[in-house]
Amino acid sequence: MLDKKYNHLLVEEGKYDNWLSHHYFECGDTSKKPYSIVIPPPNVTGKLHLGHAWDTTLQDIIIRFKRMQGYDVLWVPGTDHAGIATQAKVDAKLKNMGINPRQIKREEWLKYAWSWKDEYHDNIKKQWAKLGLSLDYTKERFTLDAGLSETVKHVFVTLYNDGLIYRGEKIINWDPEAMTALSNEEVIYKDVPGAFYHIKYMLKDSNDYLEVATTRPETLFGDTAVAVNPSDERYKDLIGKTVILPIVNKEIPIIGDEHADPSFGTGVVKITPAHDPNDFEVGNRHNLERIIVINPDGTMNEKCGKYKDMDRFQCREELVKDLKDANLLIKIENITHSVGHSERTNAMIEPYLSKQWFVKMRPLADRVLENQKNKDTKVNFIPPRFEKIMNHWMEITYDWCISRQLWWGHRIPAWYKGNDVYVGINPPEGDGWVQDEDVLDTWFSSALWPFSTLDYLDNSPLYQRYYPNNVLVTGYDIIPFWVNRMTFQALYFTNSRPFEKCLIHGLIRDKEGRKMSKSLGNGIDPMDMIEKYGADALRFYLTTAVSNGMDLKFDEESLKSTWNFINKLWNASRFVLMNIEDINEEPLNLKKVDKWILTRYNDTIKNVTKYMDKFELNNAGNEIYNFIYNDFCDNYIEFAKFSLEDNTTKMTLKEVLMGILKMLHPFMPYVTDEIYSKIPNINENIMISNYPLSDKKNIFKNEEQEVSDLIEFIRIYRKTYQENHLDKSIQVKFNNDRDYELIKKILKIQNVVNSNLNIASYNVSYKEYDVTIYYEKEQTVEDKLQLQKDIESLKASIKKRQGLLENQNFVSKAPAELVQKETQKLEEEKLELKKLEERVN
RNA sequence: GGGCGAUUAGCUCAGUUGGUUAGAGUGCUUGCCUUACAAGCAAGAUGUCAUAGGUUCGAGUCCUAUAUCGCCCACCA
Repeated sequence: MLDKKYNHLLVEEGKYDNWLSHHYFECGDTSKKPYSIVIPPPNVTGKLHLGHAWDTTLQDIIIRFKRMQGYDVLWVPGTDHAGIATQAKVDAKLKNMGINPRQIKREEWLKYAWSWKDEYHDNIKKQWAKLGLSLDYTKERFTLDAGLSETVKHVFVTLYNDGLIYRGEKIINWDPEAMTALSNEEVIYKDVPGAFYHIKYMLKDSNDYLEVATTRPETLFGDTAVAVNPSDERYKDLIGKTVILPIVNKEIPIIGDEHADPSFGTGVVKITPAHDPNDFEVGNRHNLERIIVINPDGTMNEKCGKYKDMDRFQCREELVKDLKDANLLIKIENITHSVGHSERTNAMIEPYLSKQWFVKMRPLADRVLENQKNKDTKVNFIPPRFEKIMNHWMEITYDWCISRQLWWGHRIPAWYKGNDVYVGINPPEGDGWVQDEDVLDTWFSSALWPFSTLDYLDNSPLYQRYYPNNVLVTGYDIIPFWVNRMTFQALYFTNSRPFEKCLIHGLIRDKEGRKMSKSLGNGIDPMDMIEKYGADALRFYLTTAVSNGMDLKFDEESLKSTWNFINKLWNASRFVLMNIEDINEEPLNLKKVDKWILTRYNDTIKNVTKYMDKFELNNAGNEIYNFIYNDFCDNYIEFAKFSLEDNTTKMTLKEVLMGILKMLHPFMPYVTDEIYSKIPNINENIMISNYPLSDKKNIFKNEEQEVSDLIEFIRIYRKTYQENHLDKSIQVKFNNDRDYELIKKILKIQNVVNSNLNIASYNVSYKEYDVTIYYEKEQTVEDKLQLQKDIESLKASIKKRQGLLENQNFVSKAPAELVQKETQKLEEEKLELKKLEERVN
């Protein structure tokens, strides 16, 4: 027997280990149809947050649903080495230990990193278990695993041989703190206060000057020209002349280039090809020298004279002071401009000329765009609007910088000897070859995740059976980083989309709608919520709170009320279990209330399944919720209390409860397992039971209507009873020979009379149910007001409906069925009005 | 500058191919310890569906503008 109160701690304890020990999570039954999902691998940098809990619960619900539907499901767990993020954490830890991370050998550093990985990976696994995720751990992967690393190498080498990976010297995003290159996606632009420094660039042999406005005066050491627009009347005659670079006192040319916008600033641009992507292009067009003036750590280099070794910001300050002293500074104009920051370290990005490896994106992106036009092979986003994000990215994308100056990651399979470059899976023969020190962008390996995890290289049975994945679940913020890249890599290497569907959810925010972040201190640990309310409550809340693709404002009160719902389920189950101990498996003799609940139940199965198929888990969850509360608890159980000795009642209670538990199981695996296991004569575990199917034989539309009317009648009766402050002394007359037995019991009617009484009365009727309540009390003023109000609203409704039906357009154009329904409603309302008006007199 | 989303009850959110009294949770009011559950039950009140036009017999839903909030992308010498 169940305890009186639901206790999530007791219910959830030990269940996960039990599931594991029975190998329920493992795939491989080839008699069934396969269904696969790979988990978005969390970073091994820390704890899982609420967003992970949401994302993984969605997947677990789909997986459990499909498993119960009879699929051979595979949900691949795994973690991501998260190059720059993890390296930053490991470095910080080493610094804490008094070790300078750059002073130790790479091999030694990697030992620390791997032990970090082990520790955090264990944490993550514990959290997955707490959440109840049915992951197949026999297939677990890590992005730096040997197998995955081989795939990474294969992909790199293949793309290189196909001319889609190249090494080149370009302006890249440089993070001076992590001291590595970054891709465009890893740069976050923020509006920050800054200034336009207006500087005099003196014309050679003249007292005249060009006014150059720049936000980054410290880069002037790298200036190799100033540019004006060739069509700019103010300056076009100066093209070809020279100016003196301030402070440096070097001559540089004035060039004409379209890049200079006459309407922006002063119309004169200093050109620093090594420190600005646009200037780099200008430099290429005019064959300008590229002078790097900043060190990788953000300090000024030897090209900067006395400013050498100063930090770039300090240099700016000093330089501006000196320009002012030299009377070369015209003015400082304060502005707000957007400046790139490193996603990980938040350091201001330095556009930096550097030799890096790139993926040539155009051909790969075009293939995605082409494929998305084919409805049979495209990636189907849910909701569909997110496809636009991918397509837009594919249209504007440019070459992807994939080399990172880090230690934690896949080493680039390239070797150098003098000017020779060798790219291959294995090191080249012969002496003197030195491997590239750099590693690949984390997302390079993540992009292969849907197939690298399935042993793609070996064309393994796993790969053949479970690829492509059926669905990928992730947040919309990850589409550019990950979904897009998985898609082009999959198309190129597997000749297939990586997954048929891509279910997109939003971000979790706090109650005020702000992003959860460490700096705001508004983060919530899912483990704390599980401790307080249970994983089941957390899972149900997260997956039913909002519709797909929308952000979720986390509200602990709502989570608490989900706990209440589970407690309700618990108690309803308790009631059923108390009454079915002596159940007999005999043929059924269905009463009309049994037929009613079975009809509602089968409709619910149909609707829930429909929503589950569409991944509208919020609608599915709410559908079950409403069925449990409104139909099962509030009505059927109340009806059943009067026929508990009837074996058919027991059978119906049992069947419906089992179905409820099964439908809820994907959402709340623990409590449904607990209750299901207490049902007599059940030996299977709920997670491998069959998902309920809607059965036409159990749909009784007439009885459903009849009992629905009865329920409505009961409500109206209670309303009359309560609003008129009636008490048990009332006498009730049933005005026709319908079956009032159940009504009598439910409404606890004690005194029944057979003929009219000559005292005050109310008439209560709905459809064919019609009773008169006699009472010995005067109507109060409030009672009369209420009656008058009801009459007025009914009159308004009748008037509106009459108008509608008199409208010839409506009658002729609307479906006949609808017109008939309206006509019928009008008749009912008129009848009701008559009754109410009788009460007034 | 380009795009996306949101705007519905005090709050948090649903709302299907347009169908006529717009739903849920929570909160609020009133009455109940009715032996599954007071963490509960019963009944109730609360909406110009952001604004303005349009299409339609009929619009929360479709179209066109506008406003406010949020996000993404691009540019920013």
